[in-house]
Amino acid sequence: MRRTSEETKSIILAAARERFAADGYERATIRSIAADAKIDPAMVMRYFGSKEKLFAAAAEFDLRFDALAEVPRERLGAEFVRHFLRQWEAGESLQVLLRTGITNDGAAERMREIFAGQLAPKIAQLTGDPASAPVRAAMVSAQMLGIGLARYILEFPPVVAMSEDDLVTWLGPTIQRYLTAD
Amino acid sequence: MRRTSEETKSIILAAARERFAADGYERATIRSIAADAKIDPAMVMRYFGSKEKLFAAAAEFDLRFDALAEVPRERLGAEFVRHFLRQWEAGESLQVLLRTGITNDGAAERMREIFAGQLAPKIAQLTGDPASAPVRAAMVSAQMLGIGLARYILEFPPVVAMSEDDLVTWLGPTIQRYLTAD
DNA sequence: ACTGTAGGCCAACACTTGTTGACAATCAAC
DNA sequence: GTTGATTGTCAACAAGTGTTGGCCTACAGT
Repeated sequence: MRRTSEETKSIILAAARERFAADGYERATIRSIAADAKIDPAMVMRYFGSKEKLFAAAAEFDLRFDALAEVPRERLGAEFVRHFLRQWEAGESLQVLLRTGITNDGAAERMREIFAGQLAPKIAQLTGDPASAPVRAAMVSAQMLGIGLARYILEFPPVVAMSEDDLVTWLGPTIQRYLTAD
Repeated sequence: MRRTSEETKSIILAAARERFAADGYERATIRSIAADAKIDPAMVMRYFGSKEKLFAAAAEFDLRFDALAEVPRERLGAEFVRHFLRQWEAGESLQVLLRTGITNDGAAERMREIFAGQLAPKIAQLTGDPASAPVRAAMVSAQMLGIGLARYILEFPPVVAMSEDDLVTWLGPTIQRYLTAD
């Protein structure tokens, strides 16, 4: 027994996240994940049961809006943009979701849950308007996912070249309007 | 000789576009495409050489900006939004690109070509500012791809529920700013 | 020292994938 | 009617997939 089972489990999870983020669901094979983790493919099955379940474990995600507390109304847009950009950079989780959500129905469902279940309530709270929150959340999601797509997946050169401040300048007013326009 | 080769070729192409749009590159198998077209898989190979080449043929795309001619400057945003939405609805081509561009490098490259090669020049022409056109094109692309993603791929309920007019109301000012802000 | 248990590896399975070659069917030209 | 080319079919291939079971190997408790 070299390691405890929890240790190897998290090693596998880390490798899985990287592969799913880089290759998408189908091209991220259990064998390649196991190779990255320097572990036998059979161990992946033992600990996670199936590829589908491994993916489910790797795609756990929290937008962490708790970190976004007190913001004056007129700076909401800029702060949201900055928060999302940090989320994109922080870990592979959002990239996992975007890469896989497009071919894997489970991931798409997860995505809907996250943006409807985490973003919409936060917007409702910040704006004090629960009725319009789902629509606003959807618009914000569309814009921020579009930027993530262009910057991290498709790698459009102009978007890749922008600094965080550039992006805030471009996107801030857009998000501000989606959040607060009547 | 039941059909001419050009006929079967276009039957295969149509089936391929549908499958690629619905399933993405990896899950759209040659066998499933052939089955849809009611044709032997070997014919697909004979006419297109390989799956990669079949995909290249299926992913030909033209944003058709020729249809967008004379627009007063202040209505540019709304007209662009409408044009893009029509492109999304018209055929599967944009959905093919988005579904596949995320796992297939060739498709991602194609996507960059299209938006840098077709959208940016049109913007340069309409705004008379070639220097900033690539950045504006990238921002417009990000927003419109994000909406396509949310509406047609991930199917966020609020975005699916919106009418074309609703979308123009939300997106028009955004695109207008990306096109004309200094 | 012996045993039970839990981590790890190997080999194989059943299946699907893209791709290929040989063979049959159909039509046009002479 | 025979030839030649073009369209279609069939079976098989080599490689790669998720998944399974059996067999080692190392430790903990007695």
